[in-house]
Amino acid sequence: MRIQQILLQEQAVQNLTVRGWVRTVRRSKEVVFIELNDGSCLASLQLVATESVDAQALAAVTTGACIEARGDLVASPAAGQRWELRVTQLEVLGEADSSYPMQKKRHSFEYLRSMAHLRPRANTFGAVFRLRSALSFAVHQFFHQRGFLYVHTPIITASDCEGAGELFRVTTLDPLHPPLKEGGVDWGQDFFGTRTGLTVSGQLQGELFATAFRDIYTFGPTFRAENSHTSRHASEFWMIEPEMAFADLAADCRLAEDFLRFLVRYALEHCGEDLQFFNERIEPGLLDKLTALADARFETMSYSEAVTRLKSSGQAFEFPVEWGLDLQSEHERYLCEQVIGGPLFVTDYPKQIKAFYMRANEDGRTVAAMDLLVPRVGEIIGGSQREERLDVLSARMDELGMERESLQWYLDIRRWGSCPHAGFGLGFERLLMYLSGMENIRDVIPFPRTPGQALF
RNA sequence: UCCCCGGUAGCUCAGUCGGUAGAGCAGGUGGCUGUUAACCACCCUGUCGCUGGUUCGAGUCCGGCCCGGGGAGCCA
Repeated sequence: MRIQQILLQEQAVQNLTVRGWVRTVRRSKEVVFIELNDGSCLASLQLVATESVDAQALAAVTTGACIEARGDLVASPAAGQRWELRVTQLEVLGEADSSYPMQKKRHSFEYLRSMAHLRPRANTFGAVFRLRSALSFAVHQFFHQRGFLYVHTPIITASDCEGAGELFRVTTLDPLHPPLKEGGVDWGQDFFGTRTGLTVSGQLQGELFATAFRDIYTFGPTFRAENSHTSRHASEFWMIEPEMAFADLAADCRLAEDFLRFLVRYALEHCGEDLQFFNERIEPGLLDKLTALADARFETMSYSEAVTRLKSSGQAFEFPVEWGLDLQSEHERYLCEQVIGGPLFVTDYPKQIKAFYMRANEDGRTVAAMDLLVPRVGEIIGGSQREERLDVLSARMDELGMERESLQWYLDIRRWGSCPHAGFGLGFERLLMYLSGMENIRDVIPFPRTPGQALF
């Protein structure tokens, strides 16, 4: 039986078998206490062993060891736990000597990061990865309930003009002697007959499916070869990208808001023990923050209004605030942390600082874009209404000097049966950071990939 | 890529004015009738990131390099 189930028992149970990993052992003269965890929940089960248990096996029970124990579950006579297992039979399945690097004490996240193969056995990471698993399920549940089609967009892509960062190259050419043509590499001889890389977004393909199934979403790995050294960027991360036909920017914002609220409520309902842990050890006040978020309505502010508010704030910023310039991190933080004190949609940005596919507004100088900013994490969602008018989109691509050839399929959607549509991208790890209070993206993804780091 | 901070025992860290390295935890041994960050006593632990320089003498000062973290940019 898993420990989570055992701890929920209403009455004593005879002859139970448990298996798991030893967190800590306390030995006194005649009694040995073992804290056993099997990852099913944060709490450990206390095993009590007396002289009747095989002394040799008992001696091999150390922090980190894997054991199987059989015994009776009885009410614990001491404070601290409701149940404990009186051990009658004990077998050590996998010993752990004193070189086991995780001790029964607090370790720095930095240290634990260097042993990503063992850190899932630590309390914090147990909680993080249970939350990650639960929230993955919740993502699918949310969209499934609303009739969204789940689409697997390609990992390998030939379109490198999505404007969303550097691509990792995918090639089978000999790096020392690539075929050359006109002074450069002849990508025509590569595996796919063209230059390819790992996807930086499934959005463009998502749009194609939205024009057949109305509402769709993707949820998969995304890759950016940016040389970013921050606590919020990883080279490989998971992104959720819904796309809705017949939706405008307002509908897009509503979906984002409903989605985030659903996920927060799901976490509060299903991950209570782990959130309680985060609240106590990681971010004091986390539960109040999430509870408030589950009920609050999100604020919306246009970019133009944001600029006005920033300029009249009297706040000294390092970077200038001027209409037409992109908002800096310090500005975004000020807006959602100081001005609003919660999640904030900023909408309708100047077209020159946003991607080519965003829908031009009537004013001729802004596009129907939105960013959702949250305290501490910053931008957690970025989305827009897409330009569905073939002539407008083509003109915009020409204006930016983009080649239409490689994106012909993207334009075809506008040529035949075009429709208004909108969508957004949500960084799954950033969501987890916000829900757990964890401050480094490397600590909410099982085996983080960052510049110079691809271990495990 | 740029800016800032750091690297000392297995871990977390202290190390003053340059004088040859230390505390807690972990580990080991013993003790303790039920512990739960167990407790008490004793014991063990070092390429002070690497490299060159200054100096009678460098963990400490200077140069270079490596690694890690934070921030900026880019963005999710």
